[in-house]
Amino acid sequence: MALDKPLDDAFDYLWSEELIGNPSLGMIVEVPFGRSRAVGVIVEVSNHTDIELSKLKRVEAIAPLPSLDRKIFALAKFASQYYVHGFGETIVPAIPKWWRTAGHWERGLGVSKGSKDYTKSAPQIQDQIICPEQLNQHQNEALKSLCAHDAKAFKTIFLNGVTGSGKTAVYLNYLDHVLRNNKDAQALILLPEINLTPQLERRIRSHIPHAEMVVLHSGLTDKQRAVAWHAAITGKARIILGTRLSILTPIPNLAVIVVDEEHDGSFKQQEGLGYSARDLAVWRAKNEDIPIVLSSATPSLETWQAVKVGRYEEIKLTERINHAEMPAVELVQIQQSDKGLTMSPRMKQALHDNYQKGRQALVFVNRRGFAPVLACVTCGWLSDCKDCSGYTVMHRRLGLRNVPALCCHHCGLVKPIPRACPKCGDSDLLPLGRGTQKLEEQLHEIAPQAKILRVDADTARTGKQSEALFTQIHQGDADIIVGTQMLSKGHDYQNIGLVCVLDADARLYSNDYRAPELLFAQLIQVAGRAGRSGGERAKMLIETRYPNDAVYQHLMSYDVAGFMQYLAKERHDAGLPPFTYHALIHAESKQMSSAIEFLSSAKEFLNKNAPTKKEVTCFDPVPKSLSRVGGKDRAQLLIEAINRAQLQAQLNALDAYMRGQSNGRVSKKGAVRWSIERDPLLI
DNA sequence: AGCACGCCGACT
DNA sequence: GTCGGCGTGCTC
Repeated sequence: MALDKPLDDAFDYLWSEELIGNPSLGMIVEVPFGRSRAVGVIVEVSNHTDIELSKLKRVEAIAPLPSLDRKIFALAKFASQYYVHGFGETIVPAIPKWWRTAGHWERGLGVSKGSKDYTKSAPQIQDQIICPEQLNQHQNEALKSLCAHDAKAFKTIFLNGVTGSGKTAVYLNYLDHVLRNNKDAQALILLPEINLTPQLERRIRSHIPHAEMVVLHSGLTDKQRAVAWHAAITGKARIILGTRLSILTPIPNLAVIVVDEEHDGSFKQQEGLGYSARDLAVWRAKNEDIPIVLSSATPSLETWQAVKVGRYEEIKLTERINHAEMPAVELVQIQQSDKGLTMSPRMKQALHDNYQKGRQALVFVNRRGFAPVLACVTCGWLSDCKDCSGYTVMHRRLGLRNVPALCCHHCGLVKPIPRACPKCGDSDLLPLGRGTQKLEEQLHEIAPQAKILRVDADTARTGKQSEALFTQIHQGDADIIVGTQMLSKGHDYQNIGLVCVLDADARLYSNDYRAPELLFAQLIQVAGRAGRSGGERAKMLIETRYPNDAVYQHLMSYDVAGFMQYLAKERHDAGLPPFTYHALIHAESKQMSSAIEFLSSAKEFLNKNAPTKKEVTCFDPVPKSLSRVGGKDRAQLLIEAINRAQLQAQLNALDAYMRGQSNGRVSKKGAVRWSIERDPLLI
């Protein structure tokens, strides 16, 4: 029996004669566990056990659900091995919490009794006026190439389309084609973010009205998720539209997978089973022998490389719909010493001109809140967080009461703004740097008549709020829209004449070796928001200290291929992924010394375990760059390998060793919480 | 990971 | 006097 426990991969139970039927692989059942109960999945039926018979308990109930099939078993098995996570902890959470809660099985979902049917496929009234989208010639060619493949064989296709070229319409037509040809076929569409789903959801419902669709993401209630998941596992839902968490959904007749914006970092799960939904999707497609489409305008280097060596096939869309031009990029040099306190005169001028022309402007800044930090002019004190090694961000209006406050973006701690410096008592405190709130104020000064709208994690906290904001924007009820990267994803704008990116290179020279790749993708994404319709060619202004950096130079000419080639060479020469493979051991404890000590013993184990293996390199344990979060000290150990199989073997051995030293995932000595992360984004 | 038992500080 | 903090021990 697989259970969601970090203790063991499987637990033994006796079958109870009172239960109707026989135990079988994949059956979902309820068992007593310790002093409580748990829901588990049968992974083996046997007459033998190594456990003392008196200790064995009996299975208590069978779930009113289909059994998990071999295909989902194989996927969970692979994920648990690759990401070095317990099998039970991988497969059991793939069942929604609601279905794992005692008492829900008897009553069932109860959707038949007049309650809302979440799986409705009937198009809504306003949707009916939208017909299946007309494709242009280029889109039609791409669609033809897609349909030319054997729909019943594994193939990874990279749909490479410039922003605004209509990739979505192409893959929706393809899905429509697949679903019409096989009345049982099911399709899985993976999307990066929840706030993208309402738009695409409506679009699919009107585009493919004959196919029942469900959505799956973390914003749903437990019950909604249970309903959607049930529709997927029973084969009732033909389209499953979801975020990364839906990759482990059992879909018996899965016929095709689409990963939209495949380069997006949010496909990577950060906590627990640290999987990449995109990578698992490709594995799943291969295992089930079905096609998978990865779609992006700015692919991850991994995907680009796979195309280059011929593992993935590429289908290109090079023309934007209606030949809308991408904005003309202009780099605005700012000084090395510039702390980003004011906007460059060039940008002010451009904003002013654009407003006079009656067009909308988008202004991006990479931090929400008012100012990144509050500083004491006299003694240099900076507003820190008592539980983290980062700084608290100053907000002008925060939370339910909309009052000024300092907020830690790492642990969520909120505290009032001190009237005087806590260190020297001086009352002269100054906000340093610039966030969305401060920028909003500055823009009010620059353009007092303009209607300014702010879109960030604070103003668009819920789906409703964000929908309301975007409705306002589309109705032309905003002249300048200020926000974080949130603005750049999945929304179409009609009247944008100017895009401003402030202090673009803030994260360019950080410890994140992927920073150039991310920045480039974001800037292309952002640029694509402008000039979708006709009119005068839009402008994009970028503030940078390093205008000669390859990111900006390739962006000027929208040379994605050239930039990818440059990146590949740089990564190759530096010995970084995708040319090497990484794993991180994370450790956190009240004491940094315990965390480091724990990791040192891990390193020692690895060196002893395989002292001659040159293919796997273990670095020294180091404190993380943000070393303290939520009152816990954090450290990490980097393992780099040129051989994947050997890295896997080492990680499995290390995992077994560390489990031996621990209760669950906390070490017996020094109370160090540890985890293994495969293919980390940050090293 | 949960969950319970068990032993020490500030509250009605 | 008790409510509740989190250390420690167990789970087939």
